[in-house]
Amino acid sequence: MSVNTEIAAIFDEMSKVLMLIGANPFKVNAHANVARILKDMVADISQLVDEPAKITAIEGIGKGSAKKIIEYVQTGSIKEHQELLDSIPHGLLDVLAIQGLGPKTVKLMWEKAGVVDIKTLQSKIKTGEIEKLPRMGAKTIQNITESIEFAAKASQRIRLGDALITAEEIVDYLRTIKGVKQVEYAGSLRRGRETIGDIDILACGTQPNVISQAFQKLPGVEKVIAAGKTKSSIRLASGIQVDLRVVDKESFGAAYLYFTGSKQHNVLLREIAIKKNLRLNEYGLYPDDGQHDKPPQQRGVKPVAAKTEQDIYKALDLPWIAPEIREDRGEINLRKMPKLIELEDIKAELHAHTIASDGKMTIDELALQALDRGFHTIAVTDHSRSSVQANGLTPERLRKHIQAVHEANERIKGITILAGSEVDIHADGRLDYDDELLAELDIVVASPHSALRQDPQAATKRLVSAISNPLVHILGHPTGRIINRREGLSPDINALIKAALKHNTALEINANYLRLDLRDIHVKAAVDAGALIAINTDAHSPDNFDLLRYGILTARRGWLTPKLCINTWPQTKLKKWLQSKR
DNA sequence: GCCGTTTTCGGCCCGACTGTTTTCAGTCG
Repeated sequence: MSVNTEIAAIFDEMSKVLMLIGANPFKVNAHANVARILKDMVADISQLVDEPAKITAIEGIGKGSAKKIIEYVQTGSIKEHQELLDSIPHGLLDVLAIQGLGPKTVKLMWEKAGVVDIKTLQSKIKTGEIEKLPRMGAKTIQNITESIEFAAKASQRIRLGDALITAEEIVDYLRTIKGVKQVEYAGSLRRGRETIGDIDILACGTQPNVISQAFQKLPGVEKVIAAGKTKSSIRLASGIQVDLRVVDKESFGAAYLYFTGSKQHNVLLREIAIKKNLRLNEYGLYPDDGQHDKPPQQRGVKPVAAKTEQDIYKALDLPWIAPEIREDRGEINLRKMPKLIELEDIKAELHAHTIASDGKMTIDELALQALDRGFHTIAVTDHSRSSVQANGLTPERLRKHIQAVHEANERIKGITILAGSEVDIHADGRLDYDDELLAELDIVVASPHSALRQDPQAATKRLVSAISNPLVHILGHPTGRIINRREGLSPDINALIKAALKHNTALEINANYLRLDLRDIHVKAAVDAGALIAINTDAHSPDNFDLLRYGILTARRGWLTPKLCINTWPQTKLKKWLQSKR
């Protein structure tokens, strides 16, 4: 875990405790905000402790937080954090995490019923002590019990690839309902985050009730959590929560904007609206008439803009901002929207496997699949000898494989087939084949597959060494993480970027939704520095080519434009770059 | 706790739903 992540966890925890003890909500929010900023930061905050002014220069981090950050870097802990933790039973934070339970209720349960963790909560429900508390009816207690059970079996966020498929099925289904005019998914899914908490669906049509009812009766619904006129929530048997909002056609854009988020981006938009004497909510952008007792849409006020997102951004003097970058990472200051990379820009797949190692396709099948996708180049990059579990190739087998690839390249027209390798980077930075053999390859993707628990310093040295090897073209899935399963390496990303720039090496975004590595903030740091990026599917089977969309979403979240992405280059440009390392 | 071309004090985004009340507090996004 990086220092940034460690400190972020502490600020998150302080925020939760402050919430529980009833501190000023804005103070609570300020702590949560610092945590978010640290999680989004690629640079190592501990490098800045000698210059506190540089820490407070970060928007959202003031003197108080800077002092605590410095304290942590110098001593390994924060006194106030410890004091806060000591002020409540530690298990209360788990109780707070239960859906439906907020700080007020948890505090009450603690003070009046002696609840200190989930276990005592369960026992006090049984003994009837909870129902004696105010506002604790049978229904509420039932909901709490169910939430505890649910939390026990599904505590992780859902991976992008799993959520997107589900969302598309639901959207397709709802579009068949009579009277439905428009259905879209929104939320963090539309923004393309690597994991999502729940799926947000937005719909409009002539009969809102019919849409809501169809939604509540979707195949696979396990529980209807809420069922109002315009808003309903369900939980699917798969554990995914899905929220539906039914809105009016005239305010679809405002709702789409609002439910796409991020929350932080929305707050910024509303602040801009206020400065322009306007008010923004999910119904539209309204003139501020000074009457705040009732929302404008309920008083018949005519909105300035509401129908489309474009209208609203325009009225706020902003370019339309792509959903993927609505994260409060500087997008609000854009005067012009950069032309972010799109799926159609990709013309080459530079990391794919065949039956020679652990893939399911022959060289020919792989080439035809790439041809079918409209690519001009496909790289055959099977595993190297140390990846025994993946049937990695010995030098002898690789030499024969190179020959076979070259023959296929002669035989199959309309596409360039590159003889390559996904060569293991050993723990000490050495590569799995010697330079002589690597030089025989058209393309070398160097990736870490083992020793993925080594410390950040060693990992940085290891990966920089691979990037700096003049025969290496691409650093494959740099951290080796598997989302929700394996953290992988935590190298100093800025050091990798620096080395990549110096040696003209590309950093890979592995498009497999289990990996998405580089991750979005790393891509943005690389793009800001001007480093080359590769987006590869790491295909093992034909349908793996479809994973590309997840890589594109991640790339867009990193503000990547086609220029820096080697997979978008014309054949001649790509060839020239590949040969520059030979 | 953070912030500042109406600022160093006094603000800090906005609305829906539930379950409990009998007009609303708490939670969520």
